[in-house]
Amino acid sequence: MLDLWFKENTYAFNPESEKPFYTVDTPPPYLSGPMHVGQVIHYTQIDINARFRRMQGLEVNFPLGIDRNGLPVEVRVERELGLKMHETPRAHFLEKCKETLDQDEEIVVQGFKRLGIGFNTYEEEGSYRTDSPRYRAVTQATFIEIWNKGLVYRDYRPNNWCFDCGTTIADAEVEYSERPTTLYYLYFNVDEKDPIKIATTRPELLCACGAVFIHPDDARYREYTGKRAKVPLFDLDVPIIESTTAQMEFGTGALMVCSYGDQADIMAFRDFALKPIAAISPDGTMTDAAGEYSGMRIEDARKEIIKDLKEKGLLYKEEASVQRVPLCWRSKTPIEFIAMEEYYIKQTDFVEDLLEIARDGTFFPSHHRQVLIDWLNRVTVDWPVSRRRYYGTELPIWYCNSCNEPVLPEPGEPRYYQPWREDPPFSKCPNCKSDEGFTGEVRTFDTWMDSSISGLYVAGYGYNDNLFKKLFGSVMRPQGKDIVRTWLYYSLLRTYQLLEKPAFREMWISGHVVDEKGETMSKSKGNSPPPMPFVEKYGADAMRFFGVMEAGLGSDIRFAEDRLAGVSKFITKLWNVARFISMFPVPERIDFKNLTPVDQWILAETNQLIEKILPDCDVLDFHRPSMEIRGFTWNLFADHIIEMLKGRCFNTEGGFSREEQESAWFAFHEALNVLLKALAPITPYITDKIYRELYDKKGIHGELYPSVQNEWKSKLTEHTDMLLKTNSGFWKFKRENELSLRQGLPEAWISKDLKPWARDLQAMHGIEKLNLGEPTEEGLVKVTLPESEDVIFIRAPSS
RNA sequence: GGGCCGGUGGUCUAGCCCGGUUAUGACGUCGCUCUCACACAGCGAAGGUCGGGAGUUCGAAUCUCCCCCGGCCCA
Repeated sequence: MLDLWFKENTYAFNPESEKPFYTVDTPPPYLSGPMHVGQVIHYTQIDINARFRRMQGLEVNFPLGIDRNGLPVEVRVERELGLKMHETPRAHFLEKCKETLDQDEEIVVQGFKRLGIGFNTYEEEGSYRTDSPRYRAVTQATFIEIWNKGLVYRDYRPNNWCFDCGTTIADAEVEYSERPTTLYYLYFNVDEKDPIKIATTRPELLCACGAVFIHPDDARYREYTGKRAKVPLFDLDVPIIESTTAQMEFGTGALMVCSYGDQADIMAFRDFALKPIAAISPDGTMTDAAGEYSGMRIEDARKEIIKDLKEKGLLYKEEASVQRVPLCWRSKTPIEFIAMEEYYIKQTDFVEDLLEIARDGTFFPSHHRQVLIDWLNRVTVDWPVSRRRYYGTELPIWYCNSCNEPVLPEPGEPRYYQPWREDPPFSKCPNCKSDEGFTGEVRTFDTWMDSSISGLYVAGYGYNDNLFKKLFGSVMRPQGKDIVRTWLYYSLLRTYQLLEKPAFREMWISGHVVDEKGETMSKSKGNSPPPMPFVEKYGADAMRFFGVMEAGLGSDIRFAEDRLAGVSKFITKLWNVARFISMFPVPERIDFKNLTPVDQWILAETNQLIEKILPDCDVLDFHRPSMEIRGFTWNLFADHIIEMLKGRCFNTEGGFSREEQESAWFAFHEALNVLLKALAPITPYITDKIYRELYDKKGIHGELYPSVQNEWKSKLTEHTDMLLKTNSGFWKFKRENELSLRQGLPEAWISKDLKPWARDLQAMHGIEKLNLGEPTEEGLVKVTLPESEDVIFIRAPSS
């Protein structure tokens, strides 16, 4: 099937099309081994969106993209090949990264194909990789653009530093986790007073202590205000300052403020203009400021310091406590604040404008808008974008050997620069006019610098201006809610900085896939089974249907195999329904008004189904639509309609006219046609297979989605409920009287409302004499219909 | 501590925004049944008073307030 689709170029994007454009900015999956269940479902959902929009008549641009930049591959190469990145020749290390990525990519792309993801193409041309020279060139070009707009600067300030990755990371990349710790109670000596008691979880930072804070309302320490305290072991003399940031209830109510201890400490140093002392160096050891402890690893220094404090009687109490530890979101190791010189992109200046975009933008579901607004309201510092890593896009910067000023290439046609191994495209320093050569920058960008322009890139930004003019403004962003503060936020920021416009026409934010118990799936918890075996067992269509049926858009999906199995039963059911209908020829087109009333009713019911599901489809939430279609197909169409029309379709006893028979055939095929198209985005395989065999060998995926047919109306739909109940009544009667369902009945009385169905019902239940209303004679059994007070009357066969 | 989302039969889900007779559907369970597409089926049955409490109302799962629980994000 899939081969056929791509042989026929079913999903090819035509930039010359007259149709309105619709560009899907799919999350380029980051390669880190095979996909997990969450990714599988995520991508099938996005594919459903793309397919639906395509069937709405839009020219859909849905390119395959793969994200290959960043830390994880470096970490893996280091671990798997036993290489140390900073000790390995750069070119060699990059080569190894590429090899690893190529292997992973093959697996992921195979997975996409198996799932039926209808990208434009799976060929190189028309797809992209974030580490390709062209992609990186565009990243660099956008950086040069905003550099020239004055939005980039260098600064030396404390940042989140990950020892494991050996680089600075942004706030958005920091996670927090609770962990038990010990709260140490120390004495700080104070002249002419009793020592002040301080509680701290970070005694190793004593050497960086800059002040002691007490709360202004705290009566215990009132007399200490303005005095100075002696830091134990290090003999530093620090001021005692009143600050409302001190929590009176925590510890002793007095705390020490250390350089770069945490966010609050950094603010405190800035607010009170204290002189920072760096206690920890970028390699994870203590600096010279730590005196005799310098050179020790943080953990060792802490132990030593505690030991020494105890010996000197300066530590008088230890208490178990819980601490929130900031972790690097990639390596999951604790981070520290370390001052380094890095490049920053201004972002605080843009918060107001982005809030406006957030408020005015279209979100599916709309309440997820709040996630973005919350994040925007909390952006307080600029974005550090330089990383001391290898596998990423290089900062396109050289430094003049004479004046040491940074120099960037001229903007223009994007070109991929590798300053660490290339000469610059200029020879004279624009600042000092010297020509003593240049030294290339060695750092790379934060990977969000790359991924935040994916929406621009897929629209042609930087390399195809004509295309970009057509496509920009049509871009739809589908993504998970977990990366709103990173991918979505940075994308909006960067696009706004470059173009002063909103990046996206629609933002579609989905929930997580969690396990049966509602916990996030992860390999480490052992609750994340590989998904492809499920796909093999139940089929890609079942997996896709499951992904939309299990929960409404934006809610978490609980993955459970038995539910998936249930979905696969529906696929089988659909198959069997089609198989049955395929027994009858597709008649010539019959006008709606020439169909029998019952057949008009069938199409009217089908029409109502479409009317019901379209509003949800249009906001790309297929939860209810999938349930409705399933319910209709199974509980109405298969159970009642097919059963009822069997008699007329086969017409073995010749009780119906040729016209009536063909009317039934036509209604069946017409309804099935609608159902198949309604399901096509969700279950592309089975619907296309059936459609090709029965209706059109060109396939279903180029067709338009069913729309409401105004002429498909019938007032008989008012009586649908009565009809179903009447059928139940007959079935119940036969069952209770141990009659076979094929057993005929001599006589029955049903509601007058069902007059139009009379002859089909007669055939369906084998009734010789069917009357309407109340019986006039004795001897009939009264059958009460389920969940109602309505009754039907049946005369039992004499047998 | 703040924000968001959620708490409906054994499990999961609809309904709640725009309050009104017996609360939707699925999975599971239990009976019965080969009825010319389907036993990956059909028919039928049992099972919930909607997290707890108070209030508004003739009437609340649906509105208001408080509380409890879970998840995610953030301080």
